[in-house]
Amino acid sequence: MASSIHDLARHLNISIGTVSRALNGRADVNADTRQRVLEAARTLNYSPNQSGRSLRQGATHSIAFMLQPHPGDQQYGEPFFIPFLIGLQAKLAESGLDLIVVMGAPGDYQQERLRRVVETRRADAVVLAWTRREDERIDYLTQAGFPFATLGRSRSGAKSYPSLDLDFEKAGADAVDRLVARGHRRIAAIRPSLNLNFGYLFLDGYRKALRRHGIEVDPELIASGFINEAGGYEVTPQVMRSKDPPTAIIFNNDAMALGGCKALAEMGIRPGHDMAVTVIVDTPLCRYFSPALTAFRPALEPMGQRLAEMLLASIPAFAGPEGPRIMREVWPLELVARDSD
Amino acid sequence: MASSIHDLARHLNISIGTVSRALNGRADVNADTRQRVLEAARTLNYSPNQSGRSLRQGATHSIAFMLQPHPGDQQYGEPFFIPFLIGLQAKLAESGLDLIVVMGAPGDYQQERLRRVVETRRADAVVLAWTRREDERIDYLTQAGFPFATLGRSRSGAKSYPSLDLDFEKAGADAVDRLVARGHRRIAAIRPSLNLNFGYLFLDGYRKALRRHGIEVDPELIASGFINEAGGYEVTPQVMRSKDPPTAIIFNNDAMALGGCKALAEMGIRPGHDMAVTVIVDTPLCRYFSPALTAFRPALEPMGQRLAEMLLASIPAFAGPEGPRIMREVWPLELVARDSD
DNA sequence: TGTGTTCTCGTAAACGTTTACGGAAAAACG
DNA sequence: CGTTTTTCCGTAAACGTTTACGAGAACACA
Repeated sequence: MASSIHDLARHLNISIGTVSRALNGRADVNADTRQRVLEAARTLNYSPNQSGRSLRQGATHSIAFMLQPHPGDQQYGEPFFIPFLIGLQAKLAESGLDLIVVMGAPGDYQQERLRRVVETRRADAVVLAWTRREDERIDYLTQAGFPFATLGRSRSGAKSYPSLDLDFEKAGADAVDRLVARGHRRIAAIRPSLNLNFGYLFLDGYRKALRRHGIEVDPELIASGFINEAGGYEVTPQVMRSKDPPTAIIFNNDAMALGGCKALAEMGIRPGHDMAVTVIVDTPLCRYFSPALTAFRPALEPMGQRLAEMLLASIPAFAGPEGPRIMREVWPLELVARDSD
Repeated sequence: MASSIHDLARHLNISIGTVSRALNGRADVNADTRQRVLEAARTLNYSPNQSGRSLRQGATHSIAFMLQPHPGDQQYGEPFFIPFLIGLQAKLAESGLDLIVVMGAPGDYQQERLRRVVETRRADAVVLAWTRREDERIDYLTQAGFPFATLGRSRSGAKSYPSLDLDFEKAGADAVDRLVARGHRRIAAIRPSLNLNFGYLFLDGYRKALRRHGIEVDPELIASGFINEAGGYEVTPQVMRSKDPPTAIIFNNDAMALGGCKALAEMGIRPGHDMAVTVIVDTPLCRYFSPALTAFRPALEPMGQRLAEMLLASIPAFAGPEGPRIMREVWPLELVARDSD
C-alpha cells in the first residue's frame, strides 16, 4: 500500500538518491529521468513519509496552536478562535504545514503541555493566544530558543517574536467617546481578572478617554471578575453599588457581558433603556442576545492568515530571500452598533 | 539543548540499546541501571524525539480530526465542536496521543486533505464529523484500511468502524410528542439539505411520531435548506405558504432556526406566541436568543471522551488485552425547555 | 589526443529511535 | 566442579528520508 522511495527506485531501476533529488526538484538530475520519476510517483501512488522527512531534516512541518479553554466553560468553549484557526490553518497549509491543536485542561496554564511539544519536537513552532501581561510561556519559549508567535501582546520576551493583537486601547477609548457623545458621564468598565493583557490595554484606553473628556476616573466604576458568564454576573452588582451608579457599562468580554445583563435584569435594569451596554469583543452571542449588544468586532479569519504569514516570515527556514523578519501588528476593532446602548 | 538517547548512553557509559530499554520499561534491564538511566534522563532533560519514534515504530502518535467549516460561516465557525474537541483531546492525551486538527476550506469535501493525511502517514487514525448518508470519506478510509471513527452514522462503510452519534430520531419524535401534547397538529420540519445523515434521522423520527399520533405527514410542511442562517431564512417562508400553515416548526439546526425566526419576525409572527419553535441541537445561541429557544442538548465533551475511547479500542495497537472491538453508540439528547414553544 | 568542464547519477552516511539476536557473566542446580 | 538456566547488556539492523561526496561519461577546447 504505502510505497516508499525505494519502491520507486526499484521500479525505475535507478538509485534512491536520484529519486529523491528528482522529487525535490534539485538541479542535478536529467530532465528525462525526472519526468519518469514523477510519473512513477503518480502511478505508484507515492507520497513521502513525514516521519522520515522530519527525522532527516529536523523539522516536523507542523505548527502547534495552544488552545486554552476557559475555566468555567462547562458546556461550550471558545467560538472566538474557530475563524482565527481557519485563517491560520489555511495559510499554513499553503506552505505544506499542518496545524496541531494542543489543549490544556481548563484552568491549567499549559506550561506542561507546551514543554512537551517543545521537548519532543512535535512542532516547528507554536502559536500562543490569551497572552498575559507577564507570560511565563513566552519566557520559556524565548529562553528555549523555540520559534513562536502570539495572538496578543505581552510584556514578556523583549519583543523578539511576531505578534498580532487587537487595538483594545482604541476600542476602549472609542467606546467611551461614543457613550460620552450620547450624554453619559458615569461609565463603568468591567474586565477580566487574571492578568490577561488585553484587559489592561482596554482599561488604559478607557481611562485616557475619560480624562480627555474631563471626566474623573472613578475606581468604584472599575471592576474585574472571572472571564466567563458567572464572573460578569458576580461583579456587575459591585459597580452598581456606587454612591453615584453608572448609566453605562463597557464589558471587555462577551460572556461577562451576558452575565452582567443577567444581573442587571434581576435588578430591574434594562440594557438599552435604563443602561447603555457596550461589549469590546463581538461574538455571535452579542448579535442574537436581546437586546442585541453593541460591540466591537475583530476580523478573525484575516488575522489568522496574517499571523501565519508573520510567523513564517520570522523563521529563517521559511522566510523568503530577504531573510527573517520580526513583525508586530495591531489591528483595529470595528464598531457594530446595535440596540444595547 | 536537545539531548538524545546517545547523550544519555555516553553520559552513563552504557549502550543506547540499554538506555532505550530502560526508558521503555522493558524487563531485561537491571533495576539499578534503570534507576540511573531515569535519573540521567531527568538531569539531562531528555525527551524522546517523536520523529525518530514514529519512523521506527511506524506510528505517529497523533490522531487527526477533520474539521469542516460550513459554507457561509463568514464570521464565526462551528462552536459546536469545541467542547467535543476538548473531550477528545483530553482522552487522547492520556494515551500520549496528540490531536491534529485538519480543516478544509469551507465547502470543499475534504477528500483532498484526507488523502494527504492518510498517504503521508501524518496520523495513526482520523476522526470524521458531519457524516453524510453516503460518505465518500468513509469509503475511502475503509478501502485504504486506515483506522478511523466517526461522530455521526452513515450508510457507508459496512459498519466496520466505531461511531458515536446522537439520537436524532428520538429527538425528532420527542419534539413532535411535546408539541402534540401542547395541542399542535400542524407541525413543520426544517432540515439541512446536502445529505447530512442526521437530517434523515431527524425526519424519520418526526414522521414516525406524527403517524403514531394519527397525524398525516404533509410534504408541504417539510423543507430543507442550506445549513446556515441564510438557509433557514430562505426556506421557512416555504412551509408558511401552505394552505394550512403550521402552528409549530422544528428546526434541525440552530443557525437555521435563527434565520427562520428572522423570516417569521418579518411576517409578524412571534416565536413563543404565534408559533412554537423547537431546535434539535442546542447551542449557546439558542439560550441567549430572544425568545430563548427550546432545544435538545447534547453532552458534547463526554462524547468527545467516549469517541476517543472507542477509537483507541478499535485499534489493535492501543486496544487492551481483550483485543480490538468495534463499538457503535447512540447518545440521547436532553430537552431544555425555554420560551419559544 | 590530452585536459578541463559540465551533467548526471550512485554510494553511503546520517537523523533518533526500537528491537531481534546473541553472548558474557552470574546464578542455580546436579 | 560441570552443566544449565537466568540475568543483563552490547551489537547492529531497520524505519524512510535527504544530501555530501565522488566518479563516470559526455563534451568542449586547445
